[in-house]
Amino acid sequence: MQSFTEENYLKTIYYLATRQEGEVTTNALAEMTATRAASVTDMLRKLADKQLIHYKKYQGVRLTEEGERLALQIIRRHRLWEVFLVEKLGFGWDEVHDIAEELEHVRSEELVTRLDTYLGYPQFDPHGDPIPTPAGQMPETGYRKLSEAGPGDSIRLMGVLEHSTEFLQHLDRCNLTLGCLVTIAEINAFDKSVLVQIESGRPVFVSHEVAKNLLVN
Amino acid sequence: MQSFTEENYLKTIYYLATRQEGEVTTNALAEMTATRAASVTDMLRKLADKQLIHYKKYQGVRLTEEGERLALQIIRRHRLWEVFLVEKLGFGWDEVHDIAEELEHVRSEELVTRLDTYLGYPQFDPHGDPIPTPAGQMPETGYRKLSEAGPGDSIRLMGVLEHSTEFLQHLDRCNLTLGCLVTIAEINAFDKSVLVQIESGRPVFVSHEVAKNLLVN
DNA sequence: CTAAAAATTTAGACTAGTCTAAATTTTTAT
DNA sequence: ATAAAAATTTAGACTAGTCTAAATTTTTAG
Ligand SMILES: [Mn+2]
Ligand SMILES: [Mn+2]
Ligand SMILES: [Mn+2]
Ligand SMILES: [Mn+2]
Repeated sequence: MQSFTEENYLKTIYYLATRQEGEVTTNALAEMTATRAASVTDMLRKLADKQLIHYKKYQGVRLTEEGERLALQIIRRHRLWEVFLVEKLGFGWDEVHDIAEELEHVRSEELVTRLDTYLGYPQFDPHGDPIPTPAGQMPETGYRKLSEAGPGDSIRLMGVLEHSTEFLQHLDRCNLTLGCLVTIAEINAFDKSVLVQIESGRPVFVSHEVAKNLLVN
Repeated sequence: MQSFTEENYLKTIYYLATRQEGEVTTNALAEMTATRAASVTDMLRKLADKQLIHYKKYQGVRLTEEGERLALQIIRRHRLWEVFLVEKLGFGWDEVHDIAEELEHVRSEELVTRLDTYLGYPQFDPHGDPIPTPAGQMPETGYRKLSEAGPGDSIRLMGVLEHSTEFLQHLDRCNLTLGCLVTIAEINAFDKSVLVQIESGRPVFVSHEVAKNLLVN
């Protein structure tokens, strides 16, 4: 049985491992968890003792199979709760992350199972992130970034890489909702900003910075 | 902002205060929270510092107005989540208490408000306990115990005083569900056990011990 | 290859919450 | 009214998780 803190470290290690090659570093973890490197080192020794990570001093860290299973379980709970908050309680997709951060730690297998059933076995959370299976597999999506699409491409907005309230509210103001079909009208040669034509809507300017955080198929 | 632990102490103090006259004692708290008296004393000093309880050494303890407000807020969350678990997720009334013990600590005003709306502003939880108002008032019910009813009385089962899984499952087996109408057929003079006639059902024997834990109107 | 910089770990300390054992206060029973 | 019993508090210690400052190891650059 893990503490909240241990669960958060596992989740963070998983997250960082998917974003870069090789081992996850102490400093990266310290930054993500808003603690100091010394605190991270202490926790890494504990997680290694529990066989949840592979850890050699100064060499960074990697989840064990069991560690990854637990991390995915926590991510599954987080994303299911986000679906609940948006679909059932009517929260905006920009409001649910912090609440899900708390709900994800409620420990009851039965609760997660019933919640999943109640929600109709959703495949994706409100931000387009895939929901890990009960068995602990993270579904592959094969999405690419909007910034990698070319002029004339007709694509569907499937997810976001950035989850901050500000970013999500910005998308709301641009009428860029998940699932909407857009066509790349033009890519500015100078700043790489993208002019997209939203299906049945007005054209919208998307900065390169924003385009890099939009996932499409 | 209170920790989980502080919230649990406040809730326990409230609970004990409603069950007996006068101040709540250190030992009673130690027993309820499954800790030792010394630990309780430490916490009482902390809660007193935060002005959540009135506390004089050796004299027991009483919630301040602010302390009671917080306690009722936590009880409100607990009971709303229990309603959710039973009504929406299909849990049995004997399975929800422990999960609600965790959910009650998720801190978000907005979440509670929306949950309340989503559930249709329920007045009672699955055990017949009244749900405190958003403003922090505990509704009066005026129920009495089944053990206090007389022969011939026609009454409705409105709540339970005992919340253990065993007790609730026992009631399930006797077909004693909340809201059901029963008539007292006979009270045994020797052991005070009660023979009740359930509306549209077979008569059921209820021991005095059980009758003392059933609330009726 | 080596010296400086960066990253990481160790040492020692602090808080919240808990414990046991000992001391103190209150209650109870002669 | 007092002595014993019960309740409560204090003293001192422990764990989880955190911190700062110092020491160590690894990486980078010349
Ligand atoms: Mn999230
Ligand atoms: Mn999400
Ligand atoms: Mn309960
Ligand atoms: Mn209840």
